[in-house]
Amino acid sequence: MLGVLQVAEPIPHPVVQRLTKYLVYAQRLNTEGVEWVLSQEMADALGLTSSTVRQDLSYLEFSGVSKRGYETAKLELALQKELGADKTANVVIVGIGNLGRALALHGELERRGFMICGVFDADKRIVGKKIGKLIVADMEQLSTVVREGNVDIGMIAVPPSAAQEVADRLADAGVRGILNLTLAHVHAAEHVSVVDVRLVASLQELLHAVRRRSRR
Amino acid sequence: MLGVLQVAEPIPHPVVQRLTKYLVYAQRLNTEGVEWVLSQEMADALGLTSSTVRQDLSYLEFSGVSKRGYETAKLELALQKELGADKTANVVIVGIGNLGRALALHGELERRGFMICGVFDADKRIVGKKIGKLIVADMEQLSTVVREGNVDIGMIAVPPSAAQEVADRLADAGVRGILNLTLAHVHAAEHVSVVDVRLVASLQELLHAVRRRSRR
DNA sequence: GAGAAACCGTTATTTTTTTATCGATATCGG
DNA sequence: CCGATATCGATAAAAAAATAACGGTTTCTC
Repeated sequence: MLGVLQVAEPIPHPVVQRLTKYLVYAQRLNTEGVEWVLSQEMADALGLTSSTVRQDLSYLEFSGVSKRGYETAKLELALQKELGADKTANVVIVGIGNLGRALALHGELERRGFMICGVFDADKRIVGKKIGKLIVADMEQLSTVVREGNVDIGMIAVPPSAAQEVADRLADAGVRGILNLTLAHVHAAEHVSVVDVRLVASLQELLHAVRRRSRR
Repeated sequence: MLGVLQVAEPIPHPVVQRLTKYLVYAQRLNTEGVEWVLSQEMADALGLTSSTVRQDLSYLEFSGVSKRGYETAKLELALQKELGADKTANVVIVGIGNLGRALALHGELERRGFMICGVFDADKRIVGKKIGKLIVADMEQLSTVVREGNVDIGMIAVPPSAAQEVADRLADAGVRGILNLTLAHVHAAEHVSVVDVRLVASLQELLHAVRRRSRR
């Protein structure tokens, strides 16, 4: 008997990026008490075409209805499920400088289901300090915390020169995803996903756009 | 006499994003004293193909040399010029919560040519406080500072619900670019560029990748 | 109810982006 | 100084993404 394994097709990366936008928007509509939304409305609100919206949402296990649009409550649920945002994810932060500290204290993370279960720094002078409810731990404790705390994701907020080393330690410790906040490029084994938060790079992009315009 | 105005073709967005990576890499090579680099080496270092690298760099007013590659010093210069990073850009930060404060104190910005000339908050209790060398100013002063300080870019680090209003005020004040650090979508007039720093969204993306993998 | 209109899901088309190919050219060894 | 070879730049091909088009279904109005 030949088992035909139905492998769900992976969602293209640009689509995933937009799904996060739809989620934010759907949540907003829900809190505002809006029950239905049209693909065209979402497109207008997010600067897209309705065609793109419909095609993106067709990846979800969920359907809109003709003439009424999408039910916001169910849309939110379907998006959360697809993005894995229906269960909280455990994360750690490495590097408690200005940026790391801000992330640890940034309420938006917990509000969106990211539970910070550890903050680490290599600098002994910082270890032991309190950041919100957490105490900055020594790098030695990283792998223990990751393992015992079932940590999925590590965030890197150290100076760029130390980024790769921290990435390696996070991967060794067993995280499955790395969020890189430095502007250094970081590589990891195939089974560890890396996403860059292009903080400075985005500013540079923006500057390029601005300068380009004034050139013409 | 028919003047043929040679309009420089705009560089595709994905290419611009990579140019920022090349710049960081070229700068690193330069500080390390490496004088030449091959397209293949850059590709390996940044997770790209050599073909992509060569095609991207062909947008610059600068050429590599067969058999030797690209001269790192000149490459850095050409990239800086193209990205507008050869002159410092003036920026302001609106919203001095954890994130805004971290940005104001994040040395990487000044190091990369972004001069922070003003920090603002709507909360009167925060106005007047010192952040590094700057003092948090009232929102009323925004347009004066933007105008007189020749500010190109405004960064939004307020709660999502206030993001659009701040964007409007920044645009009114005369900035040419907006860096949005909230997870709300923000729109602006055509002549104002908006770039999102997908902080929370990147985490969600990462979570999606991680959860997806464990599903199989 | 029947007809008109609106809107979704899907398929087709177009556009954009990435990757591969190949001739030209510069370098290096002999 | 000449041939072999490596690497670039440009062009061509392939892949991916965005947009448009269209059929079908649901809703709404009369």
